[in-house]
Amino acid sequence: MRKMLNITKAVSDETRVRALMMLEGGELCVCQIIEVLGLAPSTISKHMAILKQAELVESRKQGRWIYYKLAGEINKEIGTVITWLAVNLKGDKIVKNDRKKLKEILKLEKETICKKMYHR
Amino acid sequence: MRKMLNITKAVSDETRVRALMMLEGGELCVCQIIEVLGLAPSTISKHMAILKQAELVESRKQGRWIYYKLAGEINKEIGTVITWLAVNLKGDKIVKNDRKKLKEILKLEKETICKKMYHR
DNA sequence: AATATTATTCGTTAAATGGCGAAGCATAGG
DNA sequence: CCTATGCTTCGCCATTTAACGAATAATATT
Repeated sequence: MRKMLNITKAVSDETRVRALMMLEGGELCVCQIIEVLGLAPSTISKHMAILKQAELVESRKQGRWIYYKLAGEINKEIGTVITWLAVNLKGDKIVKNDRKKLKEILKLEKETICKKMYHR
Repeated sequence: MRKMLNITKAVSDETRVRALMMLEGGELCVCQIIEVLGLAPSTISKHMAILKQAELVESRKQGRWIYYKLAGEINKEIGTVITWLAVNLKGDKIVKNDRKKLKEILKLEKETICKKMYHR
C-alpha cells in the first residue's frame, strides 16, 4: 500500500506531472527543469526527490550537473503510469507550453541557463 | 490537467483506495463502507464525494440508501486506473482484511448495520 | 588554495487535506 | 404529521504539503 501511494501521491501534483511530461523527450538537467517550470531551485529539487523516491525517475550525476530521466522503461507498472499520464494530457495547454519553452532552452548552453539562476 | 489531477489526487489517499478496492466486488451501500473502514460517516461521505467528483465511482439512490459502484466499465481511462490499483495492491494486507470484513458484513441486514452507527 | 557553479538540505510560513461532531435534508414508517 | 433512519454539509482542529530563501555540499575553474 505504502509503495503504491508513493506513486499516486507523486503524480497528484501539477508541478511533478509537468516535470515528468518534460522528461518524455529524454533526460534533462535539473537547471533546465527549473528554467521551464519557473520555480525556485530548492522547490524543484524537492519535487524531483519525491519522483525519485516513488521510482518514477532515475538520476545520474555528471560533473556539477544532475540528469533526471523517466524510469518507465525499466518497471512495467511505472511505465503504465507514465503512459496513462501522457494519454490523459494529450493536447494539454500547460504541457504543450512547457515543451515549447523546453525547445528554446535546449538551444542554449547549460552554462548560460544556470548562471542566470543562482547567486544573483 | 485539472481533470487528470482530480483522478490522481483521488487515488492518493489510502482510505479512498480502500473504498475503491471494496467496490471491486460490486456496488455497496455507504453504511457498509463506513462499517468496514471504521471512520465517521461524515468522513466517508466526503471521501466518496471526492471519488465521484473524479468520476471514479457512480452513485444511485434507492430509498434511504445510497449505493456506490466503480465507474471503470464506462470510461476506459478510469478502467485503466482501477486495474492498475488492483494489480499494485495484489496481496496487500489491508485490502485483504477489508474484503474479509466486508464478507462478514454482507451476511447481515443493512438495517442492522446502520442502526448501530447513527444517532447514538 | 580560493572562488564559482550546481544542486540539495534545512527552517519557516501559508495553504490544503483529513479527521470529527453537530446540524441539516431527504425518505420511510408509525 | 411526527419520528427514525441514512447520508451529506458545515465548522472546527491537527497534520501534511508546497513554496521560498539561507545555509551546505560537491564539483569545476582559476
